[in-house]
Amino acid sequence: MARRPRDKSGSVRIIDVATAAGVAPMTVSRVLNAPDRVAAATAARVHEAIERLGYVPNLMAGGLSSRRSRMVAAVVPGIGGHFFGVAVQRFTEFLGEAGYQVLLALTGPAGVNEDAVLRSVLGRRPDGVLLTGSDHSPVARRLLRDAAVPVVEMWDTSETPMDTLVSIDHAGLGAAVADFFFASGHSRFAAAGSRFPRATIRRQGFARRVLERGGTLLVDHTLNGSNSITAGRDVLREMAPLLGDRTAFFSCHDSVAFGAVMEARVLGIGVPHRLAICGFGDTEVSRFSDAPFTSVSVDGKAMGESAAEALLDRMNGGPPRHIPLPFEIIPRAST
Amino acid sequence: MARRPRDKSGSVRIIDVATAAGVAPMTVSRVLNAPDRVAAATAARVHEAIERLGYVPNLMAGGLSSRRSRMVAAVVPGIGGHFFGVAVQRFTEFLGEAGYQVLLALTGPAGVNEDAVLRSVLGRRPDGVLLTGSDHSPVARRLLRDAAVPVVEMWDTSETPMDTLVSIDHAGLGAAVADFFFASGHSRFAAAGSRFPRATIRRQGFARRVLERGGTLLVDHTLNGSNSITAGRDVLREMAPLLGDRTAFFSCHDSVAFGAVMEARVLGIGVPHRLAICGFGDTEVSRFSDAPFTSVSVDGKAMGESAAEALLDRMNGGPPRHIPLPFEIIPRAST
DNA sequence: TTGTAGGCGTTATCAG
DNA sequence: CTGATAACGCCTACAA
Repeated sequence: MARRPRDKSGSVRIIDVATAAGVAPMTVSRVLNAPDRVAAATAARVHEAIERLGYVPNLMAGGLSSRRSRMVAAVVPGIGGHFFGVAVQRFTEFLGEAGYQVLLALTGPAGVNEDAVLRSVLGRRPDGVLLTGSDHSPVARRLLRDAAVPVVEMWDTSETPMDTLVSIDHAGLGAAVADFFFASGHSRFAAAGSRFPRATIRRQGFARRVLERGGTLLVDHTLNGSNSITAGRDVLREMAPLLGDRTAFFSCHDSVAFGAVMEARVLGIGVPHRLAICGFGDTEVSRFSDAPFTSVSVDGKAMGESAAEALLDRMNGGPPRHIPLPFEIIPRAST
Repeated sequence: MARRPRDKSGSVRIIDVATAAGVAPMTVSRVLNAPDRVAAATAARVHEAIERLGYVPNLMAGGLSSRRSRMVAAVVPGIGGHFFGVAVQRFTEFLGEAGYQVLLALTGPAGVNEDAVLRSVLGRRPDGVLLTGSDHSPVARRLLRDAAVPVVEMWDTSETPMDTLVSIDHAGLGAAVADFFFASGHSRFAAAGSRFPRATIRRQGFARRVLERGGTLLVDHTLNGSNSITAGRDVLREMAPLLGDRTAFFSCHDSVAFGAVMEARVLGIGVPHRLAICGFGDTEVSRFSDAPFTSVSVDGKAMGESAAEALLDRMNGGPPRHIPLPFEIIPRAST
C-alpha cells in the first residue's frame, strides 16, 4: 500500500489526493460531487489516487462549506416496538438510496424529551427532520422555524401541521371499528385504551360513532398505566358485571385485547358470541395467540416510505403535502 | 422576540451571541463546553444572549475544529426485527446520556452493503463505531483501521476481533440446548436452521455436542430460504418419516420452530412426547402461540447497553475488551 | 478569567 | 474544463 500522507491531521485530505493526481483540490471535489464537469481522463487519474490513498471525504467540512449536511434526523419515541422500528428502517433505506444518512433521535414513550433532543439534533444542521405526532411544544416549533428546515410529521393527524404530514386518521379508524361492529348487528359497546394521545383519539372516534348511530356505550375506560396484557385482564374483570347478552369491545392496543381474550376465557365469557373483541396493531399476538382476534392493521413500512418520499420531495423544493395513510380491519375469530 | 442577527448565513452564530453578551466568541464557546472556566456573572450574560437569540451551536463547525464529532455510528442489518430494534434503542439512549448522538446505518439482512455503508459513515468522522457480527471484508477492516476509530463488534463471537467484542457464544448456546435435551433423557436429535452465519454456528454447536455425548443426529437441515413459519412446516414434513419414538428438535429460529409445532399437530405427531422442540429467540410466538414452546432467550437490551458502555469506555481511552453476553433456555410445554 | 490568531477540510464563486 | 481565493463556524493553542 502506498505511503499515506497524513501531514498534520491523522487522515488523508482532499489536498493529498489532489497532489497525488496532479490537480487542484477543487477538481477532486468536482470528481466526487459533479462528475459531469470533469474530463474523463482527469477523473480517472483522480479516482486512482482516491483509491490508492484510501481517501474518505470529511463530510463535516463539506457540510460546513456547502451548508448541506446530507443528513436527516428521525425523531421518534423509540424503535423497540415493532411499528416504529419498521417505519424508521424503511425511512432510512429509502433516504439512503438518495444519498442521505439518518441521525436517530429518541424522545421516549410520551415524547417527553423532544425539546432537548431536537435542540441537539438541529446542531447537526440536518437537511430535513422527521417528527412523530403533531403535538409539539412552542419551543420545538420555534427551533424548527428558526432552523428553516423541512419537516415531516408522521403518525398523527393534525389540523395545524407545521409543514408536511403523513398521517393515519386515528379518529376515523375508531369510527370504522364501530361501523364494523354495527355491520355485525351489535348495539352495545365498550372501549378501553391508554391515555396516550393516539389511543385516546382512536377511542373518541369509536365512541362518537357509536353514539351517532344510536348505540349504547356501556364502558369507556382509560387505563391507568400503559398498555399490557395484565391491564387487559383487569379491564375485562371490571367490565364483566356490565356485560349483557352481546357486547362489542374495542381495545386500543393488541396487548390489552389479548389480555381481555385470555381473561374472558377464564371467566367463561364466550367470544365472540357474548363478547366480540377488536384490537389495534395487528401484532403477532393477534395472529398467533391461542385465540386469534380481530385487529386493525396499520403499515409501518408504508409510513416510513411515505415519510421519506415526502421529506425528499420537500428537500428538493417541493411544496408541503398531506399524505393520508390507510388502515385495515383484519377480521378473525373474535368477531 | 429580539431581532436575530443573520448577517450572511441564515442562522445565529457564536459571534452574534458574543457580540450580544459583550464578550469574545471564545468565551461563549467556553460557557458551552467548559463552564468551569468562566466567571459566573459572565456565563449568566452569555446564557441570556443564547436564550434570547435562540442560538444553536453548529456541530459540524465544532466537530471540524475539535476533531471530535460527538457522534457514533450504529451499523446493523436492520431494526425492524425486535431484537436489533431493542438493542439499538438502548444503545442510543445510553450514549445519548453521555452526550453522543447516533447515526443509523443499515447494511441489509446479510450485511451485504457493509462496505459502502461504512465508507459513507466514516465520512462523518464518528468518534466510535458499532458493528454487527465479526465477519467483515478486508476493505471494511482497512477503512476502520485507517480511520483509527474505536470499534465494538456485537452479537457474534470472534477469535480475531478488531477491537472490542460484545458477544453471545452461539456455538455454546447450541451445545447448551443439546445438554438440555440430554438432561431430559433424549438420545435422538434433529436440527434445522437458515444458512445465515449465526444460525449455522448455533446448529454446529448443537450437532457437535450431540455427537460428543453419543447421541444420534437424525437430521441436520439447512433451509434454502430465510426463516419462516412455512419453512418450519416444510422441514417437519420432510423429517416426519425419520422420526422414531422420541426425538428432540432444535430449530435455530422461533418462526421455524412455530411452523414445526403447527405442522406436528396437523400430522398427529405428539409434542413433546414424541417430538420435543426448542426454538431460538424467545419471541412472542413462542410465548403466546396456540402451543407455547421452549426457546432460547437472548437479551437485546442488555446487548445494546453493554455495547454502549464498552464503546464509551473505549472512546475515553479504555482498553479493548471482550464482554460475553448470557443466554437462557426458557422451558415451556414443548419439551 | 478572558482574548487573539490561526487553522480544521471542504466547497462556492469567479476567473481563465 | 480547471484553478485560485475566500469563506463556512467553531475550537486549539497561546498570550495577556
